[in-house]
Amino acid sequence: MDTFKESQSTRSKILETALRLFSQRGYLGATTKEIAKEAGIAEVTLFRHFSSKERLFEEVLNTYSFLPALKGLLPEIVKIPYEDALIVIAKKFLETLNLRKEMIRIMHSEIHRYPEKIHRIYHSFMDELFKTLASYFNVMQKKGILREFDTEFGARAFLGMFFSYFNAQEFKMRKKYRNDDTDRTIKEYVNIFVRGTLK
Amino acid sequence: MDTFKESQSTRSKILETALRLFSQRGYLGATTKEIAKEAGIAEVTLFRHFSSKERLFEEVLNTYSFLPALKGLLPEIVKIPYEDALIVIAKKFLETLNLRKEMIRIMHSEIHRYPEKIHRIYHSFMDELFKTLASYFNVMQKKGILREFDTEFGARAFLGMFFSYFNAQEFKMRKKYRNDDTDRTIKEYVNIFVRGTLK
DNA sequence: TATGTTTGTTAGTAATTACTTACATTAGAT
DNA sequence: ATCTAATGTAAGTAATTACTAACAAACATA
Repeated sequence: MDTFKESQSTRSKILETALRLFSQRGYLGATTKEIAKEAGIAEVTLFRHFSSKERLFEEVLNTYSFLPALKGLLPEIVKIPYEDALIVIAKKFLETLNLRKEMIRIMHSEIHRYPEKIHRIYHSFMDELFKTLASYFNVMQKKGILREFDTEFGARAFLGMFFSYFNAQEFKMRKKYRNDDTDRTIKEYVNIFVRGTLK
Repeated sequence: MDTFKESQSTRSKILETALRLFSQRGYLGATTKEIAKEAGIAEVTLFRHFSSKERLFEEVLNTYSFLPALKGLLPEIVKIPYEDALIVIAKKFLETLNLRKEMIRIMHSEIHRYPEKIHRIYHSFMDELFKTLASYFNVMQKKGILREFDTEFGARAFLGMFFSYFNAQEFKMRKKYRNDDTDRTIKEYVNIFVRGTLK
């Protein structure tokens, strides 16, 4: 059983390292030799766990595809004021994007290699978010707090603003997140959106 | 002189093809052999025009870096109603993104290879847009049409919504743009934003 | 102790790739 | 007609890469 555990940890060491290197150098730029070296194992061990580099890549995509991000938040946020709720949602969303930063980079840079698979991952992640947020808007509309508007488009608009902000940070940086800038951005974006959707 | 013209067209054929292939397969995935073949020239000719693949890549980035997109629009849009102006801006913005679609894909997928250069290109493009739009908002605030808000953040929020929409299309598709969906999106986003910023 | 599983080491192979050299061909300019 | 610059053809090189084969070491379990 310890044998199995050892094998599992070797496997996950490879997966973690591969995620990082695919994200940093792209699929072709990350060599199996380097992945193995960085993972602290022999190259041949990599091929014993994953029959090919392609398979390893697929497993990375499967392993680190997205978490549900907002669903669990719903029960709490219906109780707090609208503007505060949006701030919580924006923060949680940006946090999730940060947690899966490497995956997002891989998806951007390898969309041409695996269009259908990456599309599926993106879809399953974003659609859940859109629908969760839209259903929150629906609740708020029924309460008479929000005016009438297409909640699905509203959700896309709201999360879209922050997704762009996140991508811009990715472009601009390597200088790490300055939280004050993030907080300011959240405040301003939410403010506009709140006024845009209140009754 | 015809000789020179011929040479120019060879050079641009190479650049065009390289843009396309770098965008489709990434820097490492696009081989000089294939670029030459697709451009209808001999591989050695490519190396006579560009001393290395790296240099070719740099020239592609330089050649197709962004156009000024909104600046020319300003004089006209100050005359038309706010909501119509935003629709025009959104359309023009999406149109520009579409024109430079390949460049955007390259920037996404090769940000790790040329971080400073790509950052510069992104910056020079987006900053001009942000500032142009912000200055439009300033004008509208002085006219008393818009409420007080930080116009730079407003501009980022507005364009961010549509940049995300554009990226989502890129992820989702290969099925080409459905204009009705785009028009609908523009309408809904603009509507929220208008209410969010009016006095 | 004996055994089976996982890993490391070493060496190698076939394919690909960026890039070069040498020489021939084309065609416009003088 | 001749010269020159741009291009093509053919052949090749050195480096890298994904992946394999063979054998030995380590280690857990029975």
